Amino acid sequence: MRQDGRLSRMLHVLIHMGRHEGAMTSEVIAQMLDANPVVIRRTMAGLRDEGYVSSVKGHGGGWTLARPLEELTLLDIYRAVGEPSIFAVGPAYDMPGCPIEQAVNGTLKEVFTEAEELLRKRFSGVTLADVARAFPRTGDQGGGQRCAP
Amino acid sequence: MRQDGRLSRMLHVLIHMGRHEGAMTSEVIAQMLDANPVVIRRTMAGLRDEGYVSSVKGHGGGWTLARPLEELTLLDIYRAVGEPSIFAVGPAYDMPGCPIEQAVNGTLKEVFTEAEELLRKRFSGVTLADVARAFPRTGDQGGGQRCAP
DNA sequence: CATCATGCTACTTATGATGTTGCGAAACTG
DNA sequence: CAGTTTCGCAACATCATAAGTAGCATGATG
Repeated sequence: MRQDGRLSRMLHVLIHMGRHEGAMTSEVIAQMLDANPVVIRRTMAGLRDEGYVSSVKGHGGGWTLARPLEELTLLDIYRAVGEPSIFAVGPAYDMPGCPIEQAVNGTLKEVFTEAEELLRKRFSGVTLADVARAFPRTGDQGGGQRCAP
Repeated sequence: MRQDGRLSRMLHVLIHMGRHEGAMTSEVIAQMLDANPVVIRRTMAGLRDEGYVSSVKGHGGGWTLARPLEELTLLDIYRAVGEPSIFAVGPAYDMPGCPIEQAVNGTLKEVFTEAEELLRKRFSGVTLADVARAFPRTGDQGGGQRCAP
């Protein structure tokens, strides 16, 4: 199944913003992610609604962090990008009548709920500043194809 | 994001087969699940390849369990239906060059790996017989819309 | 041989993330 | 004020995948 890349993208962007003076335009961000400016705006809109970033129109405008990376957790961002269902497998429909199906879905739900709670706990314990510190120790300043910090 | 219902469906079917005398045809199974016979065959083929069920062509043929429910775990079935990626979120692409992206993906991967290990452990500890015993205590024999056991 | 059922291939449909285009609104520049 | 920049938004197009559909071949039963 195809995966939702919005969480990963937004984390990436936000950390770049944390090390960036001034606003970043959707255009610049899109080039960094090899993505589309409109898609960036679309996703960033969710973060703005939650108060994590702010946007400014017009010349010199763009996106800026509304709070430091230390005060943003993975859980915050996960929720802001729409809190997509974490799991790619699950019941196809919701418990019509068959008791066997109810038992199956109940069992699956138990297991997935436990895993989701674990994920949320981990997500809530990691700030973007933590991630930013977790750089691989390659020494270089990020001279990759794109994305020069 | 749309979820993969194959695991849930197959668990449902297998437990029915465990309480059923003789073979079940794809047609009957499809009616039970309100699904399509061809889709059933498609998914059951994976289970057959793993030796969990067997199929017989022709008159009186159909699908039968190749081993008792006690010897089938959720993990077995999960793998047999193609072992789809459990998670609906994840990195959209694989670590091109930017160290920040690598840090993000590395962190996410850690968390997801831990959750996946938990899921696999739980899956491996539950047999289909366990699920079959977990019937809701409604007392009725399953007189739902479809799926009379 | 007729019927039933799986096996398989190719095609269509449905859904959701993503990409694209166009136009409007706001803010800065000269 | 005119022009440029940049977000905001809506209406599409694209793409991948699960699911549905149709047709024909194969094998088993009677």
